[in-house]
Amino acid sequence: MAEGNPILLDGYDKLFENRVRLGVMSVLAANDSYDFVSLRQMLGVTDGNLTTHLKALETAGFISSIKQFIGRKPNTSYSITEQGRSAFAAHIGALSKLLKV
Amino acid sequence: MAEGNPILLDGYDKLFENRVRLGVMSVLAANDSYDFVSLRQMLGVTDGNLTTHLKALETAGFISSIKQFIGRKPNTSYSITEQGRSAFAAHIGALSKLLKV
DNA sequence: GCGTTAACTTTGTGGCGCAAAGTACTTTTA
DNA sequence: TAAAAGTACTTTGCGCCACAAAGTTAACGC
Repeated sequence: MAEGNPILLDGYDKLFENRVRLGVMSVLAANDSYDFVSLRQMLGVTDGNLTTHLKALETAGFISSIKQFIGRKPNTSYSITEQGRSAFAAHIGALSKLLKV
Repeated sequence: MAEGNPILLDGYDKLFENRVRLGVMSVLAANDSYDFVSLRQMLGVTDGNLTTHLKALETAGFISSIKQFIGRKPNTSYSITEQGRSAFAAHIGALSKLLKV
């Protein structure tokens, strides 16, 4: 019932407000690169869903992609950018602050 | 690039995938009860937005509300339910697991 | 009594998450 | 060697939902 001050969430980014995006960022923060198929199986999502989220993260400048062929197969691999790394860290910071209120 | 096993997120609940709802649950987990106006100022959201999220959480059985008058003013106060407490704890568990991959 | 503030709730809409369908290519099968 | 099936994605369409503007009810100021 007591009144409290507004919770300020400086680094919180709505773009990360999703299980798939959190998973992608988490995986890419811990690995130099990760490809589409591995991400898909890691996160247990459909192709279309994953593409959409990857595109959103890439458009925001948080990840980058490289398309190439491995043998005869197309292969797209993703990496976190510096901007992505710091934005994600800030988001997690804001999150844990929020959850500790 | 290495393949990994699917991340299983047992307690993850999409209902909590939102800053306002996380904030509400966090505040209610730490306080016996909290009223509408205090929540609104704590979270810095509009009335309509807060109402919608509170209703969603209440419909799910995660929080409960009591409407009364304090003096001449209406006052709605919210509390976390047992179900809400354990669901929220499970969600946070899944979250931190996801972020630690 | 009349506007203003307070405490909510209802309503309308834009945006977005999702999977089904589509594309382009390769591999298998018969 | 043609067709069928698989692989690696992308595009599309739809249904839901977060959001704030507007609405409601009642008290308070003047």
